[in-house]
Amino acid sequence: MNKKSMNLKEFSELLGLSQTTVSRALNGYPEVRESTRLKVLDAARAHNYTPNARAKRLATGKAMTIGHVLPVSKKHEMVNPIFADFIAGAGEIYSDNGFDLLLSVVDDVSEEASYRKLVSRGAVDGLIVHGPKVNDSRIALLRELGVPFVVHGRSTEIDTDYCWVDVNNKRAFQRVTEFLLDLGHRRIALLNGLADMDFATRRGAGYVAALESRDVAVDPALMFHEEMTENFGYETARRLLSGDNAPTAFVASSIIPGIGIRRAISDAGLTMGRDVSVVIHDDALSYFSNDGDEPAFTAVRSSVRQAGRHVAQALIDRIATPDAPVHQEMLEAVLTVGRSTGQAPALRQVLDQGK
Amino acid sequence: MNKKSMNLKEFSELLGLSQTTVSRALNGYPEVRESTRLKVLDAARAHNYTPNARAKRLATGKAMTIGHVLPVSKKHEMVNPIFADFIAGAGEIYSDNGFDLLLSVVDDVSEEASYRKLVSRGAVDGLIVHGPKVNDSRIALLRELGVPFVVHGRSTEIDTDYCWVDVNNKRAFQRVTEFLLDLGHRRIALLNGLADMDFATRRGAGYVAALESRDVAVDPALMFHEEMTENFGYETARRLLSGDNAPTAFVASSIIPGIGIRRAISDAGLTMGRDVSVVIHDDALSYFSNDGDEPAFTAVRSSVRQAGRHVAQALIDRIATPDAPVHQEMLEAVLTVGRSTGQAPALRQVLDQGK
DNA sequence: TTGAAAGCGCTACCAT
DNA sequence: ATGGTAGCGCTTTCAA
Repeated sequence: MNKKSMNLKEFSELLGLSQTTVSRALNGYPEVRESTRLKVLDAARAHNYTPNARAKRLATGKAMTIGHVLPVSKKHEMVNPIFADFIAGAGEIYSDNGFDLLLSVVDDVSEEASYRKLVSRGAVDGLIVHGPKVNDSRIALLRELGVPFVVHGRSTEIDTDYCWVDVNNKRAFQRVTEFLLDLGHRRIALLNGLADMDFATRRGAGYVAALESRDVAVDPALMFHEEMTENFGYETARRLLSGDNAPTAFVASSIIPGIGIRRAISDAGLTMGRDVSVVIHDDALSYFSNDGDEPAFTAVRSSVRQAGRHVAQALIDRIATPDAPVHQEMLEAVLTVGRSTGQAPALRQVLDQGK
Repeated sequence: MNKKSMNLKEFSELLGLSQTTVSRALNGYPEVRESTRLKVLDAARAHNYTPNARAKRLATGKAMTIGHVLPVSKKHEMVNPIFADFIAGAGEIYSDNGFDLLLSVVDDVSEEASYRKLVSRGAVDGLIVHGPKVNDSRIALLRELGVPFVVHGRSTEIDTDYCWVDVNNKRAFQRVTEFLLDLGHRRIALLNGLADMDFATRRGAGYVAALESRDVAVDPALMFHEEMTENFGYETARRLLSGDNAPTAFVASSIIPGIGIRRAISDAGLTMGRDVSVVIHDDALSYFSNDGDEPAFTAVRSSVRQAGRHVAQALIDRIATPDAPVHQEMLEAVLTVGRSTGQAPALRQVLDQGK
């Protein structure tokens, strides 16, 4: 049953050609007569011959593989859903360029060791860095290892040059906050990611900038930096809503605490979009959870997928041309807003103009 | 900068041992003196020597890699969030067993070709089949290719033996529907996945079984089989809620249409958990969206991750022992219910007993 | 335009 | 318990 596939030696003998010529024909070298190439290509299809990837990788010294490291915590059984979309976008680009995608799932404590091993084993030609911290040690590590890499996001306190692709988190959060201020909100809670995460810092800066520009006092009691779990959203919102001087609006850094916030609002007998405004932001996107015009959740994720494409392309380019100028790209944050507020079109307009 | 790592030849010369002995020591062969092994292991650590994976794979004829194919549609920019958790769970097991995870992202039309190529290139030792249809052609294909594989889910109309790991979708949906019936609901809408998906068929069967066992007529106008998009949930719920004889409860097959349903309910000026009950089911789990007792969303995903572990382990076992008896495992569906209905504890009890 | 043959870095068989 | 060496299946000089 297990039909052992044929190898180059057998295949070339079958054609009455040398392995060299067949290899050349298959790999698009120019010095092969066109008629020969066609013959080889046809025969390959007919006999279902595919060069063995393992041999190819050894011979060329390239893995033709990009590594993504996904650190998971034993404690929090939770993966950011954003990850799936990002990977999907990146994977599209890899497929188009003949690269494989190696996904390494590791305990978050052994992340650095994982990068090290991936490189020294020669399993990958390049790596993607996910979720950079404000000062991320992985950047120095990968530089030291001499492996091409691209960061999805940035690491603000690192001052060496490195490739990154990021969205304008600060501006996105500034706009969202301004929008809520325009609606008349004065007490706006911010449920942000951990303070050492770069994206969280930038988002927080946008939130603060918006408040300050309108002379609204920044209340530290409304700003939270925690791991983005559902419970974080639920407990925080519940506490705030049942206390004095409750906020009238929430901005959440991810859909996961956002779900918790929704529960808390519902539990409090309040109605979202009427009694309380909620904006949930996920990489590259903000939206109102009760949007009526378009599928907000879908839009979020589609946008993340696009980011994945950009990052992957940047890395492939870097692998092909190691000495190319450092790639640093800023993606515009896409914002989708709902009509339930009655003012969404205005924001949309503002954003389009802001483009 | 790019320190080209040393190879076995150099490393063994450095030690004054043969490549053979070093290789044996590194790979745990018994015929090496323990003192020699320690010496080798220490030196490897000291000189940072890691055997080249590309050479190893060629020499052993094994890829030590498991393939997951993720078909994405160009039309629907959406990946089921479940996928990330499943992958995370599987990846844990792979890491523990020295396997790499190769994720192949392909356009959904070229899915079969992707499996074919992965195998004939020799890039993987085994494959996971995601999202099986009622009669899935991939099972015959992989059998023909002679590659070990495990299906996450089942393919009901296939009667040959193959490995699968599935949750009890029928029972889960039957229970959920019974629960809503117990609450007094008589018009319960079911927003299910596409009719050719195996999980959707089983879930539909559970829903129908519950209604029939209580002598509640099954209304075809309340059953929907579509792709699980946010818009599907939104438009369907909106239409139903604004029409005559609107349902008082919804059961959704995935969180994605579930988000749409929530929007529609909110838009209609209704409150979830009070005016309308909603149960959203995702692989292996059901929950009420306004659960107050525990983080439902997190529980869903944690459960999916567990499924990923089971599937991965089954495949690894199969690769190690191809002639082992066919692995077929049924995971119990975990159900989480919220207190907002006031009757959740009763259901929880029922479920616990049902175990 | 084609071919012969030397690697790529490791494993595993056969000796010792 | 250790070593020599022939592959694994391909790419890539170097020759013709």
